[in-house]
Amino acid sequence: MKTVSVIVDLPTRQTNQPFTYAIPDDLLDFDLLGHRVRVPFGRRFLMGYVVAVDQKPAGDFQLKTIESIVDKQPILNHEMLALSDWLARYVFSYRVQVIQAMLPNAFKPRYLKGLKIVGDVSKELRQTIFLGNDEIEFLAKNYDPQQTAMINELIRQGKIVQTTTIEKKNKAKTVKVLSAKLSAGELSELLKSRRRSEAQKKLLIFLADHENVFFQSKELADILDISVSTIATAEKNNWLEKSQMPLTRNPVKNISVKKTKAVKLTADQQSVFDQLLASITKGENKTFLLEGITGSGKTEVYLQLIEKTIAEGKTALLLVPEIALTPQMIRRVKARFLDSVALIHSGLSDGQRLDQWEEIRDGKIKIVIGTRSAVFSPLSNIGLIIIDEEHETNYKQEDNPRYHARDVALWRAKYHKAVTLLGSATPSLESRARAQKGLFQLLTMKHRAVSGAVLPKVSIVDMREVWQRQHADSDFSPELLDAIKQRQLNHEQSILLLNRRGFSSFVMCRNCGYVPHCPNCNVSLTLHMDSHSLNCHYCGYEEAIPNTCPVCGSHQIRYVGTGTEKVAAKLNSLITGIKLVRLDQDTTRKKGSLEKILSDFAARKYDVLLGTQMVAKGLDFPDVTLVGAINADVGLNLPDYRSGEKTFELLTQVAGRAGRDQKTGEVIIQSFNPDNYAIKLAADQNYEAFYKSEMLLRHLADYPPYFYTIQIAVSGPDQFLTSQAIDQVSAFIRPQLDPKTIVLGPTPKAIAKLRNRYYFQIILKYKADQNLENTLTSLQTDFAEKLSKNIYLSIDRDPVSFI
DNA sequence: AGCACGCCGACT
DNA sequence: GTCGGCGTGCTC
Repeated sequence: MKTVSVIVDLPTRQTNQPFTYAIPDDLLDFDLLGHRVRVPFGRRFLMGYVVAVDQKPAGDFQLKTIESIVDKQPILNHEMLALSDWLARYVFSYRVQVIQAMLPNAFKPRYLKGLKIVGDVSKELRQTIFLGNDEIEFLAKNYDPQQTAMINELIRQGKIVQTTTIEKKNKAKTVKVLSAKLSAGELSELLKSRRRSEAQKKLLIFLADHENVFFQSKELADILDISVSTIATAEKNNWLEKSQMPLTRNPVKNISVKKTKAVKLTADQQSVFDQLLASITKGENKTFLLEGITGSGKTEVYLQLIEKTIAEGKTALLLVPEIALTPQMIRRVKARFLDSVALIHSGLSDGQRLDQWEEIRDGKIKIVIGTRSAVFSPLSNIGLIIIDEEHETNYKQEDNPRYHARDVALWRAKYHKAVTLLGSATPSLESRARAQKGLFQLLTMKHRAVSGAVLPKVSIVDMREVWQRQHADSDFSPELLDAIKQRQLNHEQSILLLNRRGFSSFVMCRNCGYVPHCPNCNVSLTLHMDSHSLNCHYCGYEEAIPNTCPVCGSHQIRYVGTGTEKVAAKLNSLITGIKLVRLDQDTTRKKGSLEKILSDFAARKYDVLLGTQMVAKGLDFPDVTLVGAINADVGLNLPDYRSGEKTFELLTQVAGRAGRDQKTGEVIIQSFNPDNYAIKLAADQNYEAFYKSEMLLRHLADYPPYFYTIQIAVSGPDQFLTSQAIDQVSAFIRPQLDPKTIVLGPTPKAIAKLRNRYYFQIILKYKADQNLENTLTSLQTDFAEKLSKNIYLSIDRDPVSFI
């Protein structure tokens, strides 16, 4: 007997397995694999995904039958089914969660509860509860207890029933279109009438020339320069036929660009390009790591490779860390490939995303550019996957399913026998080490692409000295200040980086040292000058700024730390007439404001662009000749083994913004740790030397890439019970794991309390542990089953940070 | 997630 | 004696 395995839309531990269903007679000859189906589950109906069609008989339970199929086409193909199966196990996530992460949001069903009259009910009830209808949507909270009791009684009597509807959101958007309804002969007949207005004549002549062409009325009115009411009249007169046409919502269509062509590559670029192209042409499944200094022209190599991949009849996927940080990249891709490229990112509306997804699936679009989730684009016959700025931690999803886009990309490349290209000026240590071992092929570009452009001169200013000299906690050294003034005089531009990682502004009592903390999350509250309040970064808790210290009563309560606002004000007071613009979360919150700031800066309306991490990445302005890192090293002291790598990356990237054209750039790094290896090597722009030093440290401390890491976290509302649970986790896994696997903890997490829940963690470090997967899978199933209800367990493979 | 089953406290 | 509180377990 033919049956199907269905994953139901219920992300829980107990339902994370396929359920077997019988196939209704009318679907016996239909290939159900990959379809969404509506299935009876318990005493209700759920959406499910058919993940297998099998011939094997069911176990010792009564089979239920699929109720109906949801879409005309399957939404998961063979690749996606296999990928979701592997990925769910790899990242210790539920299969449905992975499936939902792979699909556009619009496919996520909504369940609507309703009430329906099936027996005799009073007229009064029909009016009050059912508002004159036979069926209504039912939300329990909208009814008072009396009404609820009455409804329950009627359900018991069988006079009304509860219903559930699974709402499909993936409706194609349609527009009303018009086309000529009359034959050429009829049209010319109408034209002869003397009573025709000029507008009508225009319309009729146009229609005569455009048979079987569909127009929206607004569009048609614009073309002919007539009023829409003329068209409405024509419609009424039956000259025009109206119909509905599916509308494709395309977010890239609105980016207007001039088409560009491939430019001549430099020797560096050409050699890299040739090797990659040979591999693509041969259809090899190979991974390359492209280590190219800032400004070496990686993007042009990407574009030309994509072009060749398409010419080979294959498709290409380009991943970028964050759309907001890569507007210039998007424009360049769009300018080269125009409408044949799809843009996928989280800022799209559900409808836009769905439309793009369908166009990609249907093979209408062969190039996809997008952020992390775009790695699941339903492209077939992939020839090339590029991950730009591959070291960026944005590629790792921080909540379930906790996947890394790089892992998914490598899996897909293997499936399609495709080439993967990881590009960066500062590769992640993991990738660089794999290249060392020969798992990836290392390619390098050591020169800037613009002829005559060279890497900027970098100097480090020792801020300890500056503070001693000035007896003040100044944000600006005289060196940096002079350099900015110089640029202002020369009509050149500057970019200033204010590192805010782990360094928010907070309030402190200068008398007793008291710092206001969030009552829910145990972290210091961040000062917001615009709203004159203290806010918790994690849970959103807000309180007023105190005038006096609640502990000692002193009036000496002041803010410490540095925000872009404060630095901007300072700079304005230090340099008269300086035109400065801020780029941070506050100033870019409004849609389109980022683009506005960047285009204004490009148009030379400002001398200085001052911002957070945002200014460090991807920006390319030819007139920027100075980059200043105001507080280069605040990130160095974070309790994170990657802090050196993060600092090096940030400084190298921001330094790369200077002198990208003919004019030589200068970089000034202000630091309290001028002898730190990460600062010094960033100043030298020497990635390879940094790689060697950092690898040594990682080796000494058994960190990645020498070891893989896994974070197991347990959280709960009761501190004692939660700490007990993490101890049980430890006792459960230790005896099962390989003796060479290192188990750290249990410890409270760095943020031990968040939203009134307590967090504890265990870190695993391992090289090759045969028992790891099985142990953690049984931890997640058998062990987690015994945990009390409000204690949650999460497993994060290769976490981005342990905080 | 729902929904039923089932075992203990406050009532007509 | 019963109604209903929500802990526990199951859903092909």
